[in-house]
Amino acid sequence: MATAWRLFYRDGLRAVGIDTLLAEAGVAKMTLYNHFASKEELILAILDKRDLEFRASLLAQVAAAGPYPVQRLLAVFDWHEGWFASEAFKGCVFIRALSEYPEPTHPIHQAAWRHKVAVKAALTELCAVAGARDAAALAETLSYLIDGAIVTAHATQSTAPARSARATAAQLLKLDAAA
Amino acid sequence: MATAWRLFYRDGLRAVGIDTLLAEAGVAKMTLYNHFASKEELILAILDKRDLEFRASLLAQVAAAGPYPVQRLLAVFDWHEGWFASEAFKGCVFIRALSEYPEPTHPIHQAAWRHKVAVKAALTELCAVAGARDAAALAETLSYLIDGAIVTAHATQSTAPARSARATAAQLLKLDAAA
DNA sequence: ACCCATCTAGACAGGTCGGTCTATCGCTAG
DNA sequence: CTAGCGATAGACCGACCTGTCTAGATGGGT
Repeated sequence: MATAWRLFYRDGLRAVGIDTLLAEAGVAKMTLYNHFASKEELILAILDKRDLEFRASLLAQVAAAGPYPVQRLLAVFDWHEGWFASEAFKGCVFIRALSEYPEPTHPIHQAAWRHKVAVKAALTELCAVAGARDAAALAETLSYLIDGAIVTAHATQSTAPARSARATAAQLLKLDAAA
Repeated sequence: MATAWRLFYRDGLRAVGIDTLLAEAGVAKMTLYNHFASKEELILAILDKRDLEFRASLLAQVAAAGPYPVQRLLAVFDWHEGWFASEAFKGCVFIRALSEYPEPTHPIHQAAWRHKVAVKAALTELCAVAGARDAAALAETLSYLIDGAIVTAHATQSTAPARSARATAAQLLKLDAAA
């Protein structure tokens, strides 16, 4: 449900109540509970949907960046810059889910982490194609840069962190290529 | 209040109710509300206290790292490795506060961000002493690495991200020194 | 025309939320 | 001794929480 995504993303997963959500969406309570057993399952479904859309959008921009592996990697940061610039940007819902459900065994925490792992896997692939000596380690570093930039962009409502992280990524790629 | 910190950090700021907290601490409700006007003010006080302790502990380890600026900077990452290894590690309460109160104008969001800014300022100082060409930019990058490593360490309950981020930081410092 | 699945609205339950209030207790300073 | 301050326990408030349930409206397929 688009409304659920909007409210959860805007206000937080725990902060939004079922009633609020249903009123905003104009949907009856039973309709919701016929589709999802609980609020938790709704959240899991929303996260899953968002994960797919997120990665599809990101990979589309990567694909549009041309054939050069380094440019494709840097396109990841350009994509984030565009995201940070979007009007309703409120950080990464997965980082926020990890924060709101801090217990690592919680299903929502784990689902959010699966997204981060999936993104990291895509980065690893890109790094490998770019000929990195240790693609997994480089992807790990790049994902730190990205997550840090997301948090900073959220708190400052600025797109600058994307360029900052991109510049560092470019340095690291060059350094790796030189070795 | 030590109990407040423990519960807030373990379960989340929104997840812990006042009643739960008071029962755990063995304190009467009126006592709490004589000291703090609201739960929000209690949270702000807790965050402020944690900010001071956090930075004091970090800077103590930096001071113990000896006189060489690069070693002092890398000590920041060693300090994080020790933190990640602590039994009750559940990520960074400030990142989590930014997530739980996603609206950038919210007092708690802003208080959490002030902590990140303060840490970044300390990093900038260390970078400047280390002779970085652009200390602010380098500190920005290092803080991305740190925040990303914290999120990953939280979700995976591992100390490895500290070493991973440290290695990247060492590369970047070397790169800067070579230029 | 009818059936049945699916929607709606809304009452209801039992519990928790943050916050206020009263009344009593214990300590300590004068 | 006593006055007063700060703590206590705990009732209480209205609002909200997730989740269940009933009862009626809607609409498409046969």
